[in-house]
Amino acid sequence: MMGPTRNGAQLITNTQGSASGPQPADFTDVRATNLAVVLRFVRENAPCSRADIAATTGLNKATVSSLVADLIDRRLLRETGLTENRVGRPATMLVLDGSPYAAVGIEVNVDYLTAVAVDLKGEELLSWRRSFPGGSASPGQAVAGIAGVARRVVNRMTKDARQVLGLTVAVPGLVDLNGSVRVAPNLGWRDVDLAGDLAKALRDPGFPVLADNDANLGALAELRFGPHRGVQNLIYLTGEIGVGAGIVLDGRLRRGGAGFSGEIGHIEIVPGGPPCLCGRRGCLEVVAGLGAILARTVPGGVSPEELEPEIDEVVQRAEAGDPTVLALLDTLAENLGKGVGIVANLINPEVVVLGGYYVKLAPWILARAEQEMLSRTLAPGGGGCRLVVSGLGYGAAALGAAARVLDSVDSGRLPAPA
Amino acid sequence: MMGPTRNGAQLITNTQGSASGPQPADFTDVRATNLAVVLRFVRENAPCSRADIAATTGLNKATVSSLVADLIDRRLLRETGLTENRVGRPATMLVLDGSPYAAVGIEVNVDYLTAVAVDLKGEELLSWRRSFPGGSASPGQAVAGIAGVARRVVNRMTKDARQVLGLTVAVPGLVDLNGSVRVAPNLGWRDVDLAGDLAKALRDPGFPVLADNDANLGALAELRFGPHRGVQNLIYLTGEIGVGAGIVLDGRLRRGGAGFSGEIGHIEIVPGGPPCLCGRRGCLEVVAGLGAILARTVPGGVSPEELEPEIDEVVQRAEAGDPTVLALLDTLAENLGKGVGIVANLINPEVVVLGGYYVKLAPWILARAEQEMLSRTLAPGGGGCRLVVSGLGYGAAALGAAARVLDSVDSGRLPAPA
DNA sequence: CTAGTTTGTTTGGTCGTTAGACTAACTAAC
DNA sequence: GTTAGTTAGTCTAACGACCAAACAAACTAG
Repeated sequence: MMGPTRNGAQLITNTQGSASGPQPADFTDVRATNLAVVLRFVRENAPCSRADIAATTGLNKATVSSLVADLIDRRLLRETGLTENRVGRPATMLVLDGSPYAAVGIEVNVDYLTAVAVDLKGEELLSWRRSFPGGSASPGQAVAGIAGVARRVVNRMTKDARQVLGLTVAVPGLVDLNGSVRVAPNLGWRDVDLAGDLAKALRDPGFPVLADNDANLGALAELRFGPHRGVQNLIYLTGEIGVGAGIVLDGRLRRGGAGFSGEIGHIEIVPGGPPCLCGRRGCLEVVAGLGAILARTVPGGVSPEELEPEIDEVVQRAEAGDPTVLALLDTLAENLGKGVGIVANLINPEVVVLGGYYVKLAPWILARAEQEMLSRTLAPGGGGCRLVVSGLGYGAAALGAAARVLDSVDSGRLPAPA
Repeated sequence: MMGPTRNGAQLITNTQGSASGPQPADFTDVRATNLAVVLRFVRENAPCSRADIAATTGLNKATVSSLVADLIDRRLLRETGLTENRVGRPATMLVLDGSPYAAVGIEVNVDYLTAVAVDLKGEELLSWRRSFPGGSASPGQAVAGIAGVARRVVNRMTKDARQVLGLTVAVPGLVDLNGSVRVAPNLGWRDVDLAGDLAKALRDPGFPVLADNDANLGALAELRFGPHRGVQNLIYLTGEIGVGAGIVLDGRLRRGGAGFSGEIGHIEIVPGGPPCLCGRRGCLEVVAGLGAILARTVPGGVSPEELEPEIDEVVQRAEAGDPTVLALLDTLAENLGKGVGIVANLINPEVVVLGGYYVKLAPWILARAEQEMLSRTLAPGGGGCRLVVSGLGYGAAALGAAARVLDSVDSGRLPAPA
């Protein structure tokens, strides 16, 4: 009695934010959806044959042939002469064509920029780290500096005969849905239209330029490159002086009404605890951010520029069994677990990924934090929520920024055929 | 250089939860999407003409005619002979056809059931409240009781020549994505396959039977019937002895990995605070749930069965200016504000709606809670998040359960033509 | 060398959308 | 009252994308 029995799919295109009213669909949408379906299938099952695709997706063999031809025209797929060795006609296998395109991500930090370029497969083509006076320069100078790096990356890609599909910039701060940075305390920015200014500075670059929060992009990186790829609901926590969360629900980044979701750092964890820069006390950031240990282990306070060596010192002392450090780490883990518990209760993700410097500290904090989280969730077993450590290293946000570009390709924004 | 410029729409069908792999699209999806587009357009702009629909949605006039004919066949739309009075040929206006269908929602509570039926427009056809030994009966008896009410509602609808499009049941507890109740402390339930058992008890009812958490459905009710209809991101908080959250992001309910999102009630708000039934201390539920006031204003403790008169007593004493009650309400508001602040920071919704008995207490708690929330959000002005009170009254979850049925119609699950 | 199997293309058909011509039904103005 | 102008909705032809089934191609097995 109900309509069609077939479970219709979502036409996956870029309905990013922006209260898009009733959007009708037509054939081009169907085509775009199915192209994306095939592309993603090959990404996850390469090498595979047209017959495999048809069998698994349910698309007709003829349709698959047509879609694959289109994707080959667009240089997104490639036939590998390789065939299998079993009964029946051998199959011509398909793989992603890594060579003609690049997705670029840049991560802005207080004292350095990280630039990453990946090919369609997500394989790293380039990974630069440049010092950068983010904390001291004016926003205008900073944009110019970022644009400079972007230009050099693009030139390099062009020299390698790759077309850049897009550029995304990760910023530690509040970024609205238009890619405008509203507040970035560590950089001292306020209302900087980063995406717009950067596009201007690059003079009609021919590819989309976007900006987003570093935690959001970290989440995207985990979603695409992490070990939990298939997961539909995932939270990523940045582990720096500040703590931010990137929230993926039902397979997509959720940015909230104004794009300001994920501000977990200033949730009160320890009432009356140590003061925070935001003017309140006991924020997650002060009791589970890196400052919580560094302030008490490193004489003379914390400077963002010296973060890495200072963390290394903490790690050394922990390895040596320094009881002060171990106690501090235990408290940090407990507080972090409280924060993760809040997220697990409220959002019930399959996995919470700890990023940034939490990775280095994992041996001393992970178990404790997970225990704390589990003891605080109402749903049995934490509602199936696991707490894990990122394996992506420091450039996670830059990698996520590049992933953001790949996502838009996977969602149907394909480059035109030659 | 990028592909098609037209912003493709999401084919809106039921990809509810369930890690749906790559779902290809075909014509039926396009048709379903466009039928839904027209249906929703008429819902929001009735009465309107075919020409209006074509002009606003961008669909071709011929297509709109075909879609409208289809919807009229399915008795979802109706022509009102009414025409306008301006230059040119007069238009035949279209409205939703309220008469042939009904969507049914039932809310299970500790001591009563609420049943609601609405027509396609969302207009209430029926609203029953029956006492119900939810707290004391066995799950089997309870299911039988719910089935009994459901049968009577369906009979009534059938007598009125209405076809029931679906039944959804709201339960205060953890409901997984299959409509199975995992834990419902107040009802004493554990692992009850409510949706399945109910469908069985109704013997192949010919319409889908679903179950969901009451907070989730409250959120849906607000989304459809509340004053913030257009909003894409909304949180609904139930105000009972327990406190639960329903989370709508990007226009859809987000249930989390296992369907257990929204368990805000057991987030620690006051460390070392009063003990909670869950075994911990200072949970939102004990410091901002109704128990927080009732335990100290009503002698002899709180019984769920007597909730309403007891709350009324609190309201009376607050109106009379009783300083004890006012102080308790102020503390409750402060704690509630802390909880809302967490949500606002983490999720950044446009609006947080307080439901249940919070509505009656609003005059004494709303301002204080909002102030507390605003003081705790990092984004300026709470990231644009407003705190408001529900206007839907007690049956909100039941209404939301019915809305759940209408949603599935709006998403393309249309009844077959006659 | 034949039978069997599997791949991928070709052919014909269907469905739903589109553009544009066309009819219908009205207002306004002479 | 006629004519011009305007808007609504239908009709026709064409197109684009998918599907089913037949078919050709290329292999293994015996």
